[in-house]
Formats: sequence, structure tokens, C-alpha cells
Amino acid sequence: MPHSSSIAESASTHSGFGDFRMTKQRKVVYDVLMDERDHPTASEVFLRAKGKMPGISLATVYNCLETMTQAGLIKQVNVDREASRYCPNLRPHAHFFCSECEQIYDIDLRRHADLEAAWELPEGSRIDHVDVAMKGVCPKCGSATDLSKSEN
Amino acid sequence: MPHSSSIAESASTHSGFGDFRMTKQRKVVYDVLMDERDHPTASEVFLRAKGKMPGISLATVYNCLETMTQAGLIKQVNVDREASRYCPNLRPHAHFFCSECEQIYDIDLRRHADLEAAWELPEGSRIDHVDVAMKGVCPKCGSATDLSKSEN
DNA sequence: ATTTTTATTTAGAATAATTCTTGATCTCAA
DNA sequence: TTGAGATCAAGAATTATTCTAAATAAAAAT
Repeated sequence: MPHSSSIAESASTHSGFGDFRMTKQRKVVYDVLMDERDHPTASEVFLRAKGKMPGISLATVYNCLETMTQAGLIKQVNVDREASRYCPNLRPHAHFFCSECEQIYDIDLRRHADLEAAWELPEGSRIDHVDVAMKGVCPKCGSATDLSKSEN
Repeated sequence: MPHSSSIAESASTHSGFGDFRMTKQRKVVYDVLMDERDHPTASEVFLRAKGKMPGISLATVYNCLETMTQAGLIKQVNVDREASRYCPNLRPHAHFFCSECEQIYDIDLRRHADLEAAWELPEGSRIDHVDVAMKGVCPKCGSATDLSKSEN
């Protein structure tokens, strides 16, 4: 008889997130995301993860990112068709992509804001997930005069 | 031929949208989007376009979609990392992706709604574009009992 | 503790959407 | 009409991601 217990698991590698096991590799990947919350791509995560665990493979990084996304531990962030990025911020938030510095910033939702109220949703729609991505220029890049389009 | 409309229809091949030329191919692609507003992917557009212009190539369809998106004639719609879809709806609207029927629906913005008010945007951010994608189950699919998960 | 089962990792091959390249063709303007 | 530049077509190339299969590790059962 294979196991069947749905939730409520026991000791060690379990995290309490459904059937999710926090393996060594997953821990490393998760830590990478926690260490620098700059929305790295899978390959960027891979590079950093190798620093902590040289033998880890790219496929594993992809696996970990996918499993942890499913488990709800992290979020996958997509901007246009670029490589997916990942973040461990679980609060409801939007993403702001600065087209100057190509950084992604988390934008928090205001306490009382009602996202769905703004839209003419047909009666009876069930919303599972709302994804808000903004594009523009961040304060840092915006204040820099057009001349000094240097770095930062 | 159906649709008469708006833009991209005047005299020569010029449309008034910057330096954009409405060539035969681009017209075909644009008409495909106008004929059936169901957010087709590039390959779907290609298939339909071949009906109107058998010699058209996939590369050209990609070119047309890209140029017209740049020109602001159509919009590229991305849901997660799936193939991009395209729509000629220029009103500000969000996209609702039904995970049952895999259709994309346009969701209009309520007249007075203020999108940016909901977010804790840092002072001095310049927003060029906001992209809202919702995922869930549409009324049609939601009302169908779980048993009749048939089509549509 | 040893065996059996199941999940996870790894490396590389495969995939799929998209972009690029090159040469041909078309359009506009002189 | 000619020349320049834009656009098109066909196929090769790219790239992020997924898949496959074998090896390993962890958990459960004996």
C-alpha cells in the first residue's frame, strides 16, 4: 500500500507545505532566492547555487523552482517572453520592471485595495490568480538626467 | 470583405502610425485578427492567413505581428510562458484566461477605476504600461457540472 | 538492519516558440 | 528607370524549458 495521507506529514525534511520535501538541493535553491531578493532567472539561480553546492545541475534547479512554485513557497515572475524569474515574496504584490536598469521591483498591494473591483468581470467568473506587471522607469533611473544614462 | 473600420485603411499603404506601412501581408494579418477576436497565437494566425494569401510565410507573420505591435495597432498577450497571442482590442483591458477551455477573454476596465491607486508605488516611478492577466474559470465552464466536462 | 518502494537528482537529448540570416522582391522617390 | 531602403520568404539558429533514462537517495516495509 503506497502512502496516502494527504497533508500532515511527520519529521525531518518536511516543511508542512503539502507533500513537499525540503531536500538539500531545494534548500540551496530556496536560500539563493532568500539571500538576494533580486528576481534571478533559473540560470542565475543555477550559478549562485553552484557556489553553495558545486555538483548541482541546471535540471535540478529547474525542478526545484517548479516544485517550490507548485508548493507555493516561491513565485514565478514572467515579464513578456523573457526568461522566468523567481521570488520568495509571498505577500500579494505586483511586479515593476524598469526598462532602464532591467531590474524587477516588488510592489505591494495597498491594504484595502480591491483588485477585482476595477474590472468588468462577467458574472460567475472564478478568479484563481491575478498577475499584475508594470513596465516603466524606476525613480533611480528616472531622476538620472538623460545625459548620464550611465549605470545603476 | 468584412470589417471596414478604423485605422489602417486610408489611401496608400500609409496608416499615420509613425513610419508604418500597411503592406498586403500586414493587412492580411491584421484582418485575421479583426475577423475572429479570439486571441490566436502566431501559428494560428499563420494558418488563417494562408487562407487569404497562400504564399505567406510564418516568418512574415511573426514580422507583421511584431511590427504592428510596435506600431500600436495590436496588442501582444502573454499568459505565463505559453505562446504569445494577439488581439486588436486597443481599449485598456485585462485578460482572463480560463484554465478549463483555455480561451482568453478581454475584460474591460471600469470607467472610473484607477489602476495605480491600488499599489504602493515608490515616488517618482514612471509607468508606461500595466499588464493585468487573470486566471480562473469562466462562467460557461464554471456552470457546467463537473460531470459534463465535455467541450466548449 | 536489510530489502523494497518511491521520490529525487543528473546529464544530455528533445522540444517549441521565436529570432536571425540571406537573398529575392517590392515600394517609393529622385 | 534606377537606386535605396524596406519587406518578404525559407530555412537555419537560438534559447529557455521540458523530457528521458539511468543513478542515487530517502522512506517505508519487512
